[in-house]
Amino acid sequence: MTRTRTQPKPASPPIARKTGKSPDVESSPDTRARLIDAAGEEFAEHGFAKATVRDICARAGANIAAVNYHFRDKETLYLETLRHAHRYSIEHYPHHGGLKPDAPAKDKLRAFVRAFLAKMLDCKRPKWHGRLISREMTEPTPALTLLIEEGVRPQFGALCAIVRELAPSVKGDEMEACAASVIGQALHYHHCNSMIKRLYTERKDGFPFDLEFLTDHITRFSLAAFDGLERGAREKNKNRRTNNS
Amino acid sequence: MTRTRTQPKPASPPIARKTGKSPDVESSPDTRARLIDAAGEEFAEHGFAKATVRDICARAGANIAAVNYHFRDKETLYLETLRHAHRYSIEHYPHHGGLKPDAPAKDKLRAFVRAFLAKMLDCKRPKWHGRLISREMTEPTPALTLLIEEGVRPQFGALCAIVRELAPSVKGDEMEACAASVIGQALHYHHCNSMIKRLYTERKDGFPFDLEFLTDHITRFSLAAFDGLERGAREKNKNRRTNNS
DNA sequence: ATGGCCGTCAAACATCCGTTTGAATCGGAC
DNA sequence: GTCCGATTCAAACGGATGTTTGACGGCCAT
Repeated sequence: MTRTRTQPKPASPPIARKTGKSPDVESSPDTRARLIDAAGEEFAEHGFAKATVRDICARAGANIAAVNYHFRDKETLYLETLRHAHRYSIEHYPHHGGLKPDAPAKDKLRAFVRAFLAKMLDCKRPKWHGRLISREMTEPTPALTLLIEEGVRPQFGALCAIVRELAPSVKGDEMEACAASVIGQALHYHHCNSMIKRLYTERKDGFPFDLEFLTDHITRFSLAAFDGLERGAREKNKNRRTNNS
Repeated sequence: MTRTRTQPKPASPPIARKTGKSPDVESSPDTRARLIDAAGEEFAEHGFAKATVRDICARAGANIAAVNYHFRDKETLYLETLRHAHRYSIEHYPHHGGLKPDAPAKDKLRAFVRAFLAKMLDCKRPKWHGRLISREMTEPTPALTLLIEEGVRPQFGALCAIVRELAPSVKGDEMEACAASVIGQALHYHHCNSMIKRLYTERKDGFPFDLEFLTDHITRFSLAAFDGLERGAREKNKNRRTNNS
C-alpha cells in the first residue's frame, strides 16, 4: 500500500493538469486529446459497458495506463468525452441555424429541424458525437444532467417559442407535446437507425432518407400539422360564437 | 474433458426439453419460467452486456448453473426472453385495436397509436417487455431480425395502409416517411423517457403525459398534418390546372 | 552535470463474469 | 428397493477487464 505518485490520497489521482508551464493548455495535449477521440469512437460504437480501456488505448496508440493517468478512471474519461462532444455540438449546430430572430417562423422551424438532424445524422468530422449523446438519452448515466441543462433544455425552449409562433392557439402541455412531436420525428431516424435500414434492405434503390429529404419531410409534415391545428381552433371558436349568440 | 451429461457434443447442451412425459409442456416449467421472467427484468434494466447471469439466477431463486442448463448460454437466454416478450406483445396489443377493417381511417389511426403507445408505455404485468424490445432497436443484437420480420414489418405495413387512406395524394418515400413520423412521435416518449421526465421534474403538477393524453395528442397532430398535406396537394393541383389551361 | 517532475511503458493485480464440472437430490418406472 | 434420467447445487475454471505498480527516459530549472 505504498504510494509513490504525487497524490497522497487515492481520491485525487494524477490527472496531470497545469504543469505550471503552459497556463491555458492542459498537459500532454497529444495523448490526452487522442484518448478522448479514440474513447468517443469506442463508446459511441459499443456503449460504455462494452467499450474496453484496452481498445481505446490501442486505438489512441497509447499505453493501457494512460487512461488512469490522464483521467481518473474509465468513467471520468467517459464523462470528459461526453462533455467534449456536447461542447462541440452546441458550438457547431446552433438551433437558430444562422437565422435572425425576426425571420419567418416557418424558416426558423426548418432551420431548427435541419440543425437537429444534422447534429445527429450528419457524419462530419467526429461522427461519434451524435451517437454518444443519444446513447445518453436512452440509458442515462450520471452525466445526463450536464446534457439536459446545457443542451436539451435551451433547445427545447427555443423550439417551443417557434411552436408558439406557428400555432398560437395551442397552449400548455399541448404546446410542449407539439414540440416533442417535432423532436420525436427527427430523433426517430437516429434511435431506430439500424432498424429502419434493415426495413429497407430489400429495396433496389437503397436507403432513401438523407438529410435534405428528412429536413424537407419533417418540416412540411409539422407545418401541415400546425396549420391544421390552427384551422381546427378557428372553427371551434366560430362554432362556439355562433352557438353562444 | 470427460462429458457426463446426456449430450455427446458441446454444440448441443442439455436444454432439457421433452422429458418424454409431458408432450406439450417444456420441462421444469417452474425454474425455466422464473428464469425468463427474471432475465427479462435484468436485461431490460441493465441491457444485455451489464446484466449478469448471477443476478438473474439470484432474482429467479435458482442456481448459477441453471441458465446454462435450461438454455445453452446467456445469449440464448436473451433470445428466448426476447421471443417471449415479443409473442406476448403481438398477442395482447393487435395494431387494429379490435377495430373492423372497414372502420373509418381516423379511428384506425387512433387505435393504432393507442396500441403502439400502450405496448411501450403501459405498465401492465410484465413491465419490462417494452424496454426490452426498444433496447433491441437502439442497440441491435442478432435477435433483431426476429423482431423486424414478425413485429415491425407487419405493423409498419398496417400503418402505411392507414396513411394511404388518410392522405392518398402522398406516395412513395414520402408516404413511408409519414408513417415514420407517426411512429417517431410515439416512440419518442419511450426512448427519451428518462430525459423527458427530468425535463419536467421542477413542475409542480408532475409529469403530464399519460397514455390517454399522448394518444389524443399524437392522433390529433398527425390527422392535422395529413389534412394539411392533402389540402396542399389539392391547391397545387388547382394551380397547375389553372396555369396549364 | 544533477535533481525533480512529467509522461510512458510493460507487467502484474484484483475482480468480475460466463461457463463447466462432478457430485447430490429428487421422482417415477420397473 | 433399485435404477435411471432429470434437475439442482456448490465449487472452481478460464478469460476478460479496470486498475495499480514500479521502473525508465526525457525535459527543464538549478
